[in-house]
Amino acid sequence: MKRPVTIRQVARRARVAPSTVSRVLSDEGRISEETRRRVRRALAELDYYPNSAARGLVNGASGRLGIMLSRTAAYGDSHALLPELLRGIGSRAARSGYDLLLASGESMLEELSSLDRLLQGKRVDGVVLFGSGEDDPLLDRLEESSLPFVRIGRHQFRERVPSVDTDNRLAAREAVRHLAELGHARIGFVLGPRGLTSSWDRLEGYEQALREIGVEPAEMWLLEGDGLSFGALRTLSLFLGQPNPPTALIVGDDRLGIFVLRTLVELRVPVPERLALVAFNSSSIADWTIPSLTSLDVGIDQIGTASVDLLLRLCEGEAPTPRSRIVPHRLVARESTLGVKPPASAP
Amino acid sequence: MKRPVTIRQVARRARVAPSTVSRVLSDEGRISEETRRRVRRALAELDYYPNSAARGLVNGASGRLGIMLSRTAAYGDSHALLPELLRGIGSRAARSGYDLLLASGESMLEELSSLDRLLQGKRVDGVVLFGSGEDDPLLDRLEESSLPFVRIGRHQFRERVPSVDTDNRLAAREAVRHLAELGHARIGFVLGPRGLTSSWDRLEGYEQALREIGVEPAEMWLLEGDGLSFGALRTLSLFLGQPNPPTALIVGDDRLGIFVLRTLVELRVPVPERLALVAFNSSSIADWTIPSLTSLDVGIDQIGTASVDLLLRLCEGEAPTPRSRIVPHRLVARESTLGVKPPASAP
DNA sequence: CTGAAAGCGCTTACAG
DNA sequence: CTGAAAGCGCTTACAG
Repeated sequence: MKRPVTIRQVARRARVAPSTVSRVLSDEGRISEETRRRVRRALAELDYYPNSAARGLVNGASGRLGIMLSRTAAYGDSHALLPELLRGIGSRAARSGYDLLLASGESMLEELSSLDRLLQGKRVDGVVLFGSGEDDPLLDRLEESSLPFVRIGRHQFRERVPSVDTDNRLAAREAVRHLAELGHARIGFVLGPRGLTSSWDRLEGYEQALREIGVEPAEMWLLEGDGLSFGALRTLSLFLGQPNPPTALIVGDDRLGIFVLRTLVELRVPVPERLALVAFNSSSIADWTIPSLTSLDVGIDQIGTASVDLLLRLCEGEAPTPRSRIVPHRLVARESTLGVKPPASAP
Repeated sequence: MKRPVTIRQVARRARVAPSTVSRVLSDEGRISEETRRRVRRALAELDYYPNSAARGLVNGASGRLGIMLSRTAAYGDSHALLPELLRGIGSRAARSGYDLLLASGESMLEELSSLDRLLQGKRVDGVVLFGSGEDDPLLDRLEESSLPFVRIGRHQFRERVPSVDTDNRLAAREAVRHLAELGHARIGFVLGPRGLTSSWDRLEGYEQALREIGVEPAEMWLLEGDGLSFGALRTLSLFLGQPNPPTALIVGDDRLGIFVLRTLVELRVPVPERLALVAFNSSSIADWTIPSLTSLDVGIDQIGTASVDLLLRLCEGEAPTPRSRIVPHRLVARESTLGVKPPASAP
């Protein structure tokens, strides 16, 4: 537990004043080449690292970004997307010299106090909010605070909140187009969690795309994911039992996709032969199901990096226009639409 | 962006010295009830929050814990366990008044520099290491540093590293016992990632338990998860083609379990009728497969909270014995051993 | 019981 | 180009 080296010790060894060391460190102010060299040397020899608290105190900035993980709204796929998101955010933040402070809670109350803590005492310079629902109190709290923040996922009713998102309407249209190319025309839709704007955006894109290929969306083709946990068997068999039933289904997110898949297996409905499936997010789990799920990759790591970029601009007092950012997506075609490849011949 | 309230402003309003405010805050030193009340009032009226940098500077402690996410060793199920782990850690840390700093990287090099950054400049008071392999350089770096740290998962060859883990041997024995109770005697085993001590512990427990029920482990019953990605079909059909093949298989972790399951589906081997399956970790994905996976729940949230507890004791200079902690596990029986329930009658 | 002062490690005008 | 000084917001001996 040796005491860390301070700027004074470096100064003494380099035979200069502490302020000079500081200047060398921040690389500003004129410094003679000779002095600079001496200081650099002392810095290295002593293995100096600046004390972040001291810096923060004088700068008035913490050099930290907060990420608030909302769990109460543990909607949809946020769990599966989290690891990659954190990595994207962390890596970008580090590159800009920022540390990442994590806030979360096991109940809404804990989350709120965790966020409050984050917002007070100069702990962070800005916040990324992930996994929050539309009516999440966390969002209100952030808006009241004076700290800059970015939300992952746009908010239907709060256009002014800076956000980073996929173009979910476009993504849904791509899903429809993919299915249309495979010969499907009667395409159903399962709405994702009602509390997420993305669910509605995807629905909108789906309906629009259907019309674009000359098909009128039918009410009977629409299911609700939120209600599905109970009576899924009944709901789906009614769905498939209607006259001229859909031959394909677009599902709000991967988790829901897996649930639908499970139910179809129980109903002995072959996927994709009788019903093709497209989901959203392409989280790692989409690859693990049987058959694997065709899904729209939202590029969660890019969402992470883009949100840090946006947040840092806000931290610097800029007011970027547009206030929000769109990250490109990509359809990943898998077995739930393409079919299962014949098994490699076993010996 | 209003300036935050400082202790001086509170002092002025309460008509006392800053030091008195500080004493009220920390609740130490004799303070008259009257003064205390006045200060409390001013504190509340001004909505004061202590500046964490200033505190850190004088205390010499940051009030932060670091969590290093090793990804290079993106072994096994660590992804699936991460969200719950973070929540457990975060919640416990918050309760003890600590913030959580996240370090990660997209390559080994980035991870190392991320860790270095964490260890320097008094950023954190201690570190939790998660997801590291046995030969991970991160571990060396942590051992060289003077900061206290705890590793999640014990290390076979470094008994002195404080760690928190499940009793994997015991867990494996429970898996065997579960299968034995269902009538299985010929039980195979798929070794998890070689780079994880847990894999070997589980193997050990498996072999011991087998002997306990009077069955001699056969070499032919043992498979290696690491080599399975290529030629899984061939390997598994050979495995099942041997005379008197196993009727059950214990698999190193959930991810591997899913992979094996997939392969069995392709081979048209019914699970659990012809081959029952038990996996480890009981991450959320174990619930989503078809059939769902019987798995040993390692209680990742408890591992999280226990590691914070242990770490905080280390931070306070204690040398707890034992240096490591064991967290209880629990077998969660699902369809891959119990069989699929007959589908509820559909209308 | 309370206050004035020093100091934590840094940065940044201000002189020179 | 370089140094001495003040100050960021807090805590903690030291007086009284």
